[in-house]
Amino acid sequence: MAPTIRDEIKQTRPFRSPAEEAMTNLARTGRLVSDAGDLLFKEFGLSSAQYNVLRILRGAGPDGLGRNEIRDRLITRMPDVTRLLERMAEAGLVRRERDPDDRRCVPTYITPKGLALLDQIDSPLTALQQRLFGHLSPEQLGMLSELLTLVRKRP
Amino acid sequence: MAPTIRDEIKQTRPFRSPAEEAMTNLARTGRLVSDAGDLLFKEFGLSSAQYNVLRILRGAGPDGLGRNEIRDRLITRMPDVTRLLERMAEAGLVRRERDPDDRRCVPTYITPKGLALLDQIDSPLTALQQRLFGHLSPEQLGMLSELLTLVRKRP
DNA sequence: TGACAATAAGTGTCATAACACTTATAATTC
DNA sequence: GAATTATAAGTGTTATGACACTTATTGTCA
Repeated sequence: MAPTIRDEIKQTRPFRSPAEEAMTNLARTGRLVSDAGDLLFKEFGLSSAQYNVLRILRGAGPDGLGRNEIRDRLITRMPDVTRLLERMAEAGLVRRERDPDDRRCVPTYITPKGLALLDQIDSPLTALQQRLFGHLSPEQLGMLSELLTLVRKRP
Repeated sequence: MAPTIRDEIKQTRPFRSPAEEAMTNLARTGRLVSDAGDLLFKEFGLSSAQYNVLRILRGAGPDGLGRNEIRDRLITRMPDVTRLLERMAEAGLVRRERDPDDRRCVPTYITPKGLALLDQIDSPLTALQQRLFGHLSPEQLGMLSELLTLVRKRP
């Protein structure tokens, strides 16, 4: 095995490829930012998954959305949306009712309380975004968003 | 409340600031990439936190590292490192022993088995990085890494 | 039309992450 | 040198996420 030479290379050149460096940076920065978000959402009694559900449902409008649709739109893969929605329904943030026409479906709707909570989060979230990204210029932020979008648009 | 006009603006202009756009993109892309990593590590019986611990310990060399040191170097904030290390010790990937000179300390070392596992993961991880980032040029990846690093270097 | 496939949602179970709290040991200071 | 503070690690409990499996309802087609 004797990996001494390889290890020396690793120490002076910590990344073996631009892709490795990008992946590591993305993991680190992504966690930093999402941890900050988690802390903020927690002040309002939400997990970040719950916050995203609220945003998704607000965007969906009065028709609501089914469980699988919500799951697919969530940022993170999340197998247990049913109970997530149940907890949110208990908290009064969403409402679920079985569709009488297609009794398989149980669309979920955001409630006025859920909308109000989103409104309440709005301003501190903007402040957090300024705190996290305010030292970058709009051009830099635009470039960052472009590159991140490009990463997701893999052929 | 009547947020109709504001909502219309939101629909046509989904992001209210470059910072909001960057944060959302970072969250989405970060999750995409770390989910892919999670799936890979799971094939080897590891969580991504465990993989990072192994990397940290390999980098630390023969002196090992204490629990708090490991916790601070981890990508994600992680309050429960003790039991994480316990599980890894049970799996034979690390070894812990209380320092006789300072009996508060229980430095943790990577074992040959842990090193071998890291080696085994190496090649599929490189392949994954190519799959995730191969469609970007080295210049684009370099720029992405720079910007992500800059985000973390907030004053 | 009756069997079978497809779709939507839900459940049981387990391991783990989160959080607050506690113990053990060493260093400091009066 | 006794009391106090600091440091390192560990523990108890709870809620949640992960995974595989199941149920309920509708659509399809032989």
